[in-house]
Amino acid sequence: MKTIKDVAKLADVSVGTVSRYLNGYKIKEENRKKIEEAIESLQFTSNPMARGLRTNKTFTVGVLIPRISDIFCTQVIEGIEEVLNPLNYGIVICSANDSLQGQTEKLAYLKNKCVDGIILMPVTSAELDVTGIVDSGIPVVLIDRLVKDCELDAVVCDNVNGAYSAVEMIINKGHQKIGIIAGPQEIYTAQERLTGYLRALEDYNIEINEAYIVHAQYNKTGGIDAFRQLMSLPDRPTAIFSTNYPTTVNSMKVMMEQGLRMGEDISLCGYDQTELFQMFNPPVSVVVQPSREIGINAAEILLKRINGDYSRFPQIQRLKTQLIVTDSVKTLF
Amino acid sequence: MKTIKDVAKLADVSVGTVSRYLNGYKIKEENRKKIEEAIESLQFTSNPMARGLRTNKTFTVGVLIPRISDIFCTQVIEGIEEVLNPLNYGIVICSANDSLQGQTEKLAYLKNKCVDGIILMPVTSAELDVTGIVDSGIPVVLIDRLVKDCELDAVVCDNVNGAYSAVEMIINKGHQKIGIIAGPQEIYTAQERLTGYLRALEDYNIEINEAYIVHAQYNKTGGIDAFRQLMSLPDRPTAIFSTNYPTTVNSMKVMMEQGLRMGEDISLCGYDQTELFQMFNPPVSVVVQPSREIGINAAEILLKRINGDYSRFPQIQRLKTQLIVTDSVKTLF
DNA sequence: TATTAAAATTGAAACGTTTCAATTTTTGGG
DNA sequence: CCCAAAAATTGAAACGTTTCAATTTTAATA
Repeated sequence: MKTIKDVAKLADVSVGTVSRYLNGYKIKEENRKKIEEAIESLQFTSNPMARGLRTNKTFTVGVLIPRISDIFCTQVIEGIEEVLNPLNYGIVICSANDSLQGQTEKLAYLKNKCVDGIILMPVTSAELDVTGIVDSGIPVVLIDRLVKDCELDAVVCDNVNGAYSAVEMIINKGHQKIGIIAGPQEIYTAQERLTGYLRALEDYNIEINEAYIVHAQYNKTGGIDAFRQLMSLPDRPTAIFSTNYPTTVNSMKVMMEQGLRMGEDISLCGYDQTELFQMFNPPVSVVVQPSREIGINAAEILLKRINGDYSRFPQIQRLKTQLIVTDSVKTLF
Repeated sequence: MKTIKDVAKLADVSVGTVSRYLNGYKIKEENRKKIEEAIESLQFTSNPMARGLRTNKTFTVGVLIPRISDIFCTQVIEGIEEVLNPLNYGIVICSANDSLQGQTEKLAYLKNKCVDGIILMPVTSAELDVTGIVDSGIPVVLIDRLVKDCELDAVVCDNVNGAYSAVEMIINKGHQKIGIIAGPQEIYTAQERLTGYLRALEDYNIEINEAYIVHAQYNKTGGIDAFRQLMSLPDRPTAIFSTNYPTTVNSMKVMMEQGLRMGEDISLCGYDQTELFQMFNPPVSVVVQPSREIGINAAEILLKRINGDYSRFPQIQRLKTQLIVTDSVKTLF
């Protein structure tokens, strides 16, 4: 590997000048030319480790998500990439594997790796210790979920109104008995979506039936159990609002197994992942999150912090969701 | 940030000894204790850049895939993570954004970043220049696709037999007129799957009808157009084998639009992504690829190369696919 | 106890940059 | 053409490790 010294020698200038050139400072035209020629002929590329050692910058950001194969997460990552790659930042991906312990470990790992910043989608809203990281000057931006007692920049969706609009739509189609598959109580987005549900019912003067509110793990079995539970109610709901992707998909699975026709025997509105849900017959009504934008905005805030701009801290962005309305929710009049 | 010098001073030994300790060499029990105490009380963690500068190792591998939001890719990444993370390797993700140019750029980027190795899923099988990378000693392992005239370690699926088993199953259910949505001719996996199709027809003495073979881009519009084309044939096929995920999903979309019932009016067998396809009614027959295993095996080979073991180069692994048979392919007797 | 071999430690050089005080070159006004 | 000011360049120190030849300590043997 060629070094800056080789370039300096060949171009007949000092290493300092080469360094100045590389970092975009003004140098004499004549020298610029010589250096560029030397770099070209030596195929020189600067060594990021040596540079990092001096500058304490790795040009790397860590992205820590609950699970890599989650489509929502990868769409967010695409957004992050879109912003960071043109600036030559690398993205180190870490998965917490849906566990708080995993998250803690990976955070420590990223800190030790000297990333310039971290974008974090927390596994739980209940608990997060980033003091060690924040103290050492590494900025952290939260996505999708806020965490209790944690003052950090964040980009989340307006889950309350996302859920509200879905439930409102269901009500407007004539439903009164609306079940909700709500997520775990310690997850921020789940809380918000439940709030939206409750608020909509309240605004439309529909009495709240506790039996229609089922808390489920945001995963496969959670969805299956919750849907079954709602279906086995003596006075069962006519419509169900399922508040994330796995619970929605698995509700449909049960629906199919029980021979229930979506939009006929039972109405369903889901969350996330529009493209896929539109393949079904009828397509599934869903609340769509702007996942890519979340990534873009988070990356932009992070960059700002990395560059030392701590204005308006903590900056919390709430992005609007979009509602896709289909015949999966039956019109009752 | 504390350095090895601080530790040395506090533990009253030399920096060399601390370094030896950190790298797992034997040191006197007494010193070990003092060093461990010092590290603990100073909260010392070693600086990866300084280390990297000396050792020329970043403990980072690059993963370059066509597109991040592709589920197949992310499952592969999960496998890679499973192997690499326990060894403290970081994973830098790059997306080629489905373009050869993007791939070339990202390869250069990864080389410049001094990654210890690269796992690459090529965007095309036609062309790949990694000489610069290989020459500089960075091992590269290909996944999913081989590239013409490219001697590299690789982990791929046995696409020929994967496709063969699917077509064989379709034949065994009594179909004779079997269409295939084949991928672009320059993609390795597409070629192989077409080979499997042809071989199965041959083995069962079914004449090959060129009109039943449609080459399509492996994306949304490709799938839509191809399916339409097959459906508009005067003597249209009774079953269609769609050879990747997007073409399968979009064939279903057209099917739905045209009011065709899968497994009744037209039979379909797809590729990839079982979980989702099992949600439909009927579930979709598919060839399933062991995506996670691909990642695991690729990471293991890469590690071997990183550690200087170049035995059995180039090592090409072919993993077996699995066939899921459902009523989406009608039994004709 | 003396001697030697083996084991452990030491301290400085090296890795390839950036940075900065000191120096040289260039520029422009008189 | 000279001089001062401005601009550009220089060269060495510093970043925090690893590595290795030289040295010291320990263990083993007679």
